[in-house]
Amino acid sequence: MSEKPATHPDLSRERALRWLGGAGLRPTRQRLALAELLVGDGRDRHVTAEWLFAACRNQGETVSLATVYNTLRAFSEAGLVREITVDGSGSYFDTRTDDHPHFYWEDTAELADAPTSDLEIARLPAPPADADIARVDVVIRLRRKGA
Amino acid sequence: MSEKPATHPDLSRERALRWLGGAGLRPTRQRLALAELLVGDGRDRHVTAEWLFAACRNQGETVSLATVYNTLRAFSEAGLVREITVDGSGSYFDTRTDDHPHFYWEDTAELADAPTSDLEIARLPAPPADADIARVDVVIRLRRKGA
DNA sequence: ATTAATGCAAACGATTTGCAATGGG
DNA sequence: CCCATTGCAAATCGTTTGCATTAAT
Repeated sequence: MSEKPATHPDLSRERALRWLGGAGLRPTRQRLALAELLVGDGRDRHVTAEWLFAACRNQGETVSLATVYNTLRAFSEAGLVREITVDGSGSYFDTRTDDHPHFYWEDTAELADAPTSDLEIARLPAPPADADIARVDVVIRLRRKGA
Repeated sequence: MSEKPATHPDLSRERALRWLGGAGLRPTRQRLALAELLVGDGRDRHVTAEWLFAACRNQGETVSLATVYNTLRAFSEAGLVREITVDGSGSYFDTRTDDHPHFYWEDTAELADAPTSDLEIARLPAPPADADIARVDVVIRLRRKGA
C-alpha cells in the first residue's frame, strides 16, 4: 500500500542505469524497472522471480513473468546477481555477488545475509588437484525457537 | 553390466533390514531393494531419485518412479537420509545425515563428500535470538581446471 | 535498418497426488 | 482382515522456449 519510494527516485533510476550500463546490458523499460527494484536503494536484496514479478506490477509497470525469468538469467550471466538455490522449490537472486553466508528461515522460506564478519572458515577442504573452487555456499538453516 | 555385488549379498540385505527397522519402516520388497542400494555396502552415498530408480531396475527389481520419490521422502522424514539441493534441477539424498561439507562438480553435477576433518569453521554467525540453527550446509563448488 | 528484447502460450522436467489394486503384520 | 504401501496416470510447480511483435541503437 505504501507508495513512498525508499530513496530519491532519480537517484534510484540513476543507480539502475549505471548498474545495467556497467554490464553492457541495454536499458530497456522492463530491465530498468527490475533493476531499480533490485539495486535502486543500494541495499542488498534476495528475491525470487515471483516476488520480483509481483513487485514490478505493484509499481504499475507491465512485465511478463517470462521476461522476469529471462532477465534474471541475463543479470546472473552478466555477474550482476548471484543465483542461490536452497531447497528444491525456486531459486533466489542475490544482488551481492561475492561468497558470503546466508540465513535461511525454514518456516517462511526467507533468505537473508548472515553477518559476514562473524563467519570464519579456518580450513577449507583442499579441492582435488584438477579442480578450482568456483565458489563456496554456506547456508545456515534457522528454525524458529519453540516451533 | 557387472553383476558382481559389492559385498556379501546377505550382509547387504541384513544391513538394509536393520536400517529400515531402526526407523520403524516396514520392510517391503521395494523399500528393501532401495535400502540395499543405499546402505548395502556401508559406504556413504549421494543419489538422485532418477539414479536410484535406474539402479533398482538394473538389479531386476520392479519399482515405480513415484514410489522411489515417495520412499526417499519417507526415508528423509525418518531421518535415514538427508536431502540436499545444490542447484535448481533435482535434489540429492545423502545417506550421511550429520552436518558435513560437500564438493559439487559443476560440469558433471556430481555431489560428493568433502573431507570433513579439513573443514573448520572458527566462528559461525550467531543466529537471531528467536532462532535455533537447524543445520549448516556447506557446498564447495568445483570447476575442472582449464575448462 | 539491424539486432536484441519482449510477451504469450505451449513445452518442460522434477516432483507430487488421487485413487484403485496389492500386500504385510 | 485391516491398514500401509504401491503403481499408474494425471496434476502441479517453477522455469524455459519458440516464435511473431516491438523497441533500442
